Amino acid sequence: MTGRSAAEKSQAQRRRPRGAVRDGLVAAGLELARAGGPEAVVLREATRMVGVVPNAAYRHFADRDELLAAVCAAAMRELADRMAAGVASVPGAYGDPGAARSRLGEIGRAYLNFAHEEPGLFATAFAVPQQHAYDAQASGDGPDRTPLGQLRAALDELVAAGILDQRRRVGLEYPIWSTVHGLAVLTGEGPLRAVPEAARRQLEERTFAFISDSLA
Amino acid sequence: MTGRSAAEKSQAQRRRPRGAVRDGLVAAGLELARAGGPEAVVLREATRMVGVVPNAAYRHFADRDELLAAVCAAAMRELADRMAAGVASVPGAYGDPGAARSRLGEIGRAYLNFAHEEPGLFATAFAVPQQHAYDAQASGDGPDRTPLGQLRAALDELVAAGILDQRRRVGLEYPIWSTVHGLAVLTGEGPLRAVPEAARRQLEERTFAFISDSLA
DNA sequence: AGAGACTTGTGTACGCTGTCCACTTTGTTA
DNA sequence: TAACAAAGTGGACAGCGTACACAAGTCTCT
Repeated sequence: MTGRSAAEKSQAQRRRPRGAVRDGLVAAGLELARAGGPEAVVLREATRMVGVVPNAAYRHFADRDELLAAVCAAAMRELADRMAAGVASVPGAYGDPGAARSRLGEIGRAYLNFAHEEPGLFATAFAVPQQHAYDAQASGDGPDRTPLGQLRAALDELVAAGILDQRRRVGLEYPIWSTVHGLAVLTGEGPLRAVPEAARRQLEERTFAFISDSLA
Repeated sequence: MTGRSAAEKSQAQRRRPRGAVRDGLVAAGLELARAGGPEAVVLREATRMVGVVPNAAYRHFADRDELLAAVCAAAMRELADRMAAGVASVPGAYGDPGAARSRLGEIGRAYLNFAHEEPGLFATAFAVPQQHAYDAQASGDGPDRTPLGQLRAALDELVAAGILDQRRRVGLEYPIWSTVHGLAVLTGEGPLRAVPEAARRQLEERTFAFISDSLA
């Protein structure tokens, strides 16, 4: 009986569409990362979720680290999407001082909220393995949607709004990114992870005030 | 031959002094962490270095995470020692404005130098597993030698020196810690890990300037 | 001094992981 | 239609954390 019935084929044995296994592995890895951070994205478990044998993964990724790198990129994209949504939620024309301030604030808030609401994904987004380094995905066309690119745009708007002096602008994205990222890490998996919700909120407010003080 | 000769006893089979195995495991774990970060502190390898069988570790630690927690504490202590050494290297009486500024700077520099020179230990110091949380080791007697405690002392001195207004002092340690820690993480294992040495130095200087701007 | 209890290290074993190799199936293309 | 590359399968191996049973040394109490 070499021939299979159509029903048999379509049930379980049928060929999946092009790239479906790869995408499924990344999606499965993303779920694992959401629940348990980068350490939890385990190759065999991902293949189990997709419904293939462990070795099938090696047709799409050189090794576990390459799968992890893809999951990291997806997590980073989710962070970028959240930041973009936060910025887009602020009304007001480009260059309006109040709107510009709000947009910068939304960027920071989206960052910290993501770190708190999705600690596993946040940790994973920054856990890119040594090899398979960042592609930086700045494809050149269109605005830069990466977290850093969005922060730069917000700071540029602060300059356009007359809030931030041009001389202070140069390189300012890095200290600000550092401040917000550091707070996210320290209060997330770090030594400040145990501080209660209310105190954490206050820490965030004080940190935003700290950044504002450096702008003026 | 039930009795052993003295030579036989002293050679390899002899009982190790009280706590030697435990200390050896932590020391071995510290070396592993130095070379490869928290993931590299592997229980079986540590026992191999000490010269005991894997299960011997379970007489001293409940599981691998408890060993890792001990290694993390040791790494954190090394960071604290470096910071203390940096502060102690600055001459000048307590409350002298220039000295106070320098001491704060040394704290930040020691932090960033440690992160750069010992990336494995730095990552490990902040990779305390979920269980076995921080004891915070602030034993009450004597000055607080923890990184946070030393930062607090430096900020208090800035107030005493008249550089920092008392009203701005409250809670200021957290944004500053966040800024320095964030830079260390981003330029260490993070997305900015590839920036060349010179650019990284510049980033550090700009970050210190950013912090100074917030003080005044 | 001797008996029991406690401590500490050993040996064996299990399941899980990442990964290598050889094999089969399938869709495409010359 | 025959050859080929891509994709999934099956089996195997070493390394890991860890559980259980056992042995040898050490301490304590009568």
